[in-house]
Amino acid sequence: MLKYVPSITREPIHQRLSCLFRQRISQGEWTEGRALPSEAQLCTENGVSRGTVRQALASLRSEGLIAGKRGKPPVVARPVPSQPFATFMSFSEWAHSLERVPGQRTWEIARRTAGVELAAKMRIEPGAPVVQVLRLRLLDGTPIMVERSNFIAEAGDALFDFDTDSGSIFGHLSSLGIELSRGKHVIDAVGADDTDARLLGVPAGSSLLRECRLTYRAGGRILECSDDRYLPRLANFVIENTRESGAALVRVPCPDPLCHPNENNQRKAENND
Amino acid sequence: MLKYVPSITREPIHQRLSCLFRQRISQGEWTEGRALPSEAQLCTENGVSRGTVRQALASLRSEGLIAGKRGKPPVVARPVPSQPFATFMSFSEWAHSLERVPGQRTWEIARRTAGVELAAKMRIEPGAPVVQVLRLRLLDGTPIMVERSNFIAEAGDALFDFDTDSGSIFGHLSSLGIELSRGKHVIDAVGADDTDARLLGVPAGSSLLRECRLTYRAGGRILECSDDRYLPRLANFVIENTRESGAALVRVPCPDPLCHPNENNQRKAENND
DNA sequence: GAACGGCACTTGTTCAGACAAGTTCATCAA
DNA sequence: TTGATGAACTTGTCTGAACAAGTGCCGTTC
Repeated sequence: MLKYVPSITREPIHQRLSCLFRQRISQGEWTEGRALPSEAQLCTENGVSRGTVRQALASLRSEGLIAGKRGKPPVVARPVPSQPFATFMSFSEWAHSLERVPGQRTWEIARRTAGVELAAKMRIEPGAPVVQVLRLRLLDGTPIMVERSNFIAEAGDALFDFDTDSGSIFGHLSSLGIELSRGKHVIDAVGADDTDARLLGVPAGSSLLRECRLTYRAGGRILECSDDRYLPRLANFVIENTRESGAALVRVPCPDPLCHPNENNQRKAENND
Repeated sequence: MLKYVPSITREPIHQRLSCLFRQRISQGEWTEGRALPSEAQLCTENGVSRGTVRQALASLRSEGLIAGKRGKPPVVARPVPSQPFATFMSFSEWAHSLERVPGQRTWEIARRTAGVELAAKMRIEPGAPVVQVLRLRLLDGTPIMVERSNFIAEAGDALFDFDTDSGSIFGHLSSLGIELSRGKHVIDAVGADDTDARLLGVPAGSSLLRECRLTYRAGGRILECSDDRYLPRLANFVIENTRESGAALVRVPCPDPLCHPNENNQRKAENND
């Protein structure tokens, strides 16, 4: 009867079970490539019916944690590379997760007004105030990326009280109660302009890997629009997909996918929560 | 009894059902935001038990196609950008899914021997035979990408009997019983070399968006290693992530992530199929 | 007209059983 | 030694039933 899982919670059994199984995998009790106990065994072990065990296993299966065929007990799958939210959104968090040292040199921080193009991307009025930050980012002291961020005024104002050379802007905003909820990233290539070239120490026109990012706060409003340009020899993006699990990365033809063609639909869907 | 789905196939009922439901959504019969018919209705309509209908719906739910709470019929969800396996792996499939016309001009197809670097990537012996294909890819007649593929001999040999200008290589291989199971994609930027420049009609040194791909067949052996270079104005890659669901895309520092650092573990896991 | 309660309906959870289909392994025969 | 056979095991599929829990609506009551 679910010996190891407290029954105080009102969570359904299959959820507690899948949580328990996930733990066993992450803690190495069930190791990669090894077969799981049979369904019958899990039933008696936890005092539940087979349907419930199967429901829990289905959850793990849909996450790609286990795999198997009929007739054989399922095995713990090769972990699919995936990056937690904070690590993917923040350069500093990313570096820390790699046990490497992030660095930054702020080149410019300025109040500006949004041009037509930027305003459309950020869904604000053209001419609305924004705060632009231009920073060079380093990994273990080596220049690796030029970051051009545009913050809405509310968040940007807080940056003038903050030493942008000292660390993560998102970390600072979080400490002020401004939380991120989701991001949209468009990856393409671009030639280095004069600024990129000077900061990164490469010839103008060199190929750079660009990530254009829209960062949303909780509630759906856009917090920041960024243009990050990486030296391609020093960083890139990796995705894996399988026949079972489609890619969460999408290859799209242009025009610019950061624009918002179906704004009405999105509004409607977001209000439906 | 599944009136609309041919019962000739040996697919299980719940799979045919979920396929049917997916169709109804993609064809607009069940539109975004609208409620689905109740489970009971779907049961009588298709002559199956509720468990089977729920199994089919669970499949859609895990794909994010529908969402709902207890007590209310599930509704068709806002489509999350995600790409099915075939669409992400194959240029031709991708173009078709966009209702655009794929095209290709084969520039070269040749038997070669694998150099040390390529052999390491493809996990074959240096000097082993491979078949190299150089193709220009077009979307609606416009050049958009240069594709350099290296196939293992077993698959590559089949390409000499195939008009590589006529369409999808993966489609051809599939018809020969060679099935893909997963892919690994590394995205970075690179300057156009003389060949890229000539085929794409841009100056040498222009920035191109590069996708290096490893394609695995069922069983875990590597089928193909490819270097695709896109014109960045015409195509790019998009990913969305939220606090709840981490990104399946990973930003990594170099060196080359296509190499196989933990080969022993992977070998073991793959042989277990 | 507004608030309330109850009914019908919905999905979520859990169980028990049956059969199909694939895997493993011991046994037996050639 | 080798190969075939079959039993025992596994997971996959499907059914039917029951109850819990949430939603929406209608009629009653204040």
